[in-house]
Amino acid sequence: MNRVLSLPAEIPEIAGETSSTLKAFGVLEVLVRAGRAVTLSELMQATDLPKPTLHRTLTLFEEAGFLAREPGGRAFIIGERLSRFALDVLRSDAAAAQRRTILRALVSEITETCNLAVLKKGTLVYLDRVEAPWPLRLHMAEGGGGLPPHCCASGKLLLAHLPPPERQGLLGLLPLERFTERTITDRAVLESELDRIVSVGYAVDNEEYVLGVACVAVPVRSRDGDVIASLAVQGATARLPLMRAIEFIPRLRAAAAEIGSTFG
Amino acid sequence: MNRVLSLPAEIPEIAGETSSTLKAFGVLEVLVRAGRAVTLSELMQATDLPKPTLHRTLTLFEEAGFLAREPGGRAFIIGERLSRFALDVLRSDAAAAQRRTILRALVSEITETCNLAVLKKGTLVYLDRVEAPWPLRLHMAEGGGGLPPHCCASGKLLLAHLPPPERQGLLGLLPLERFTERTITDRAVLESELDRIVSVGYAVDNEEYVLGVACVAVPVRSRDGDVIASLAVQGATARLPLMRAIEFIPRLRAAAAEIGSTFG
DNA sequence: GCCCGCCGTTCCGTTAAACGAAACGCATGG
DNA sequence: CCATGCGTTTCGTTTAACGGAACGGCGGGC
Repeated sequence: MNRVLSLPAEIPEIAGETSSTLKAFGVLEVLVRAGRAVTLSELMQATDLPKPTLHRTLTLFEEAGFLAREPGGRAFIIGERLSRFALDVLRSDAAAAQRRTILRALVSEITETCNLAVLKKGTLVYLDRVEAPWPLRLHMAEGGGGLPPHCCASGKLLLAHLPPPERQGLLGLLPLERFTERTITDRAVLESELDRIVSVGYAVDNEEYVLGVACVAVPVRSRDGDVIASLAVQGATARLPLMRAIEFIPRLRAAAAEIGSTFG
Repeated sequence: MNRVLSLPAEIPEIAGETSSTLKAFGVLEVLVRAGRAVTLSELMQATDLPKPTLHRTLTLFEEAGFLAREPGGRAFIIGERLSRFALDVLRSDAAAAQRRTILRALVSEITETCNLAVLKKGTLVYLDRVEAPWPLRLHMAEGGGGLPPHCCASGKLLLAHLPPPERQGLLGLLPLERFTERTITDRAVLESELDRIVSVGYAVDNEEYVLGVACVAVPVRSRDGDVIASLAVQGATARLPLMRAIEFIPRLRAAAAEIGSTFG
């Protein structure tokens, strides 16, 4: 009974977390992913948390009904309350489900990877992303931070549609780091590019972030017409030269309109 | 926009809780049960927690990926990480042991493969599955993604019992990909099929996904009558022609009732 | 335009909860 | 009988959570 519990890589370093709440949540994630009753010492190995801390956390959850003890044992299992909580979470996912479905339909039609992104704290983050069934995939560094907005189609699109004051503010602060020889690193050039984007209604990234990768992005608008997100198609230029990507724009716009209607 | 958020009675007095972690969980429970984007001030009413405490808690969860902001707004919605967590919980639940026992009993009685499934993000995913001891087994692509809901009995059953707005939303968006000559690919046909499913109380899949495989699914209901999952029997038509599968419905219903009572 | 009120956000001095090394209890088994 | 491994409890220290108060931005009313 000396089984080792592996800590999935996606769960970020629990012991390094300062907040007791997030630590506790991390413990639950590990426990839940084990798929079986888990003992305190197994969790010690998996989380690197000190024994008393774990014990306190676990018994707290036990008393609150989120966890329970394995009948006849000391190991912890999922409690009634956590089970119900999880069900409620999945139930209220409905809106996200709709969006994902729209994305999937779009991807299966044009067979290229598409994503839905928003600007968060000055960087671009994905809300959702559906990969096309091609072997050559690129993995944008997701996870914690986002992508620099000045060199991808979605980022430029969202920058372009910011209210003028924020747009100016961000423009003055963005590092405009260079990634390829096509990356726009000049503030004035970027600004006129943004103006152009607003007038034509879409944005392109012609290998400005990664060589050999092109993107086209169109705005997703809320019911009252505000641009709230960006819908983009991306692909290797070998398969998806920019000209071909641009032909997808009408289809992208249709999907963007559908997605827009799922918000608010 | 002066909606009031009701605090379900089962969530015990969040403000009186001493542990910050349990307070945080209580907030999540309220948020998740609202079933829509929720603002800070709504949560203030519902939880009686002071504004800064709530703000701290919510932004903490946001930074950790458990929550996200409604695009274009300030309200909070369920984040990617929480969604995944919920799925993991339901997969390895304590009551899961109980459910698995019920499933096993069912399978050993009718000697055909049975499964328990829910709808997540517009696709069908298995909570549990017990194989019958026959050599001819089919392995549905488990793992990451799920099954298309329009062509399997469980999927159609769960679609049929969605609240009308979500049902319409999904129906309009599902690709309705064809897998066999019996797959329903026409929206109107599918819709009337769903209506029929609601009225007769079960769904069938007559080789609509895989040739030679038939399924029958019945709803699993929570204590208050909501359809929360689907219990289905599946098998090769050589052994399990649809007519025989339909004869199992009373037995399936009995098991579904037992399983339903293991949820909250 | 101007003010007012609402809401989200930030500040900061206070307080109490979280922390974890160490010790304890209690099995098991060598 | 002691050695070992695990769960549990203790307690002095530390640090994160707390929340009243003030701030700032937005929108509605006048």
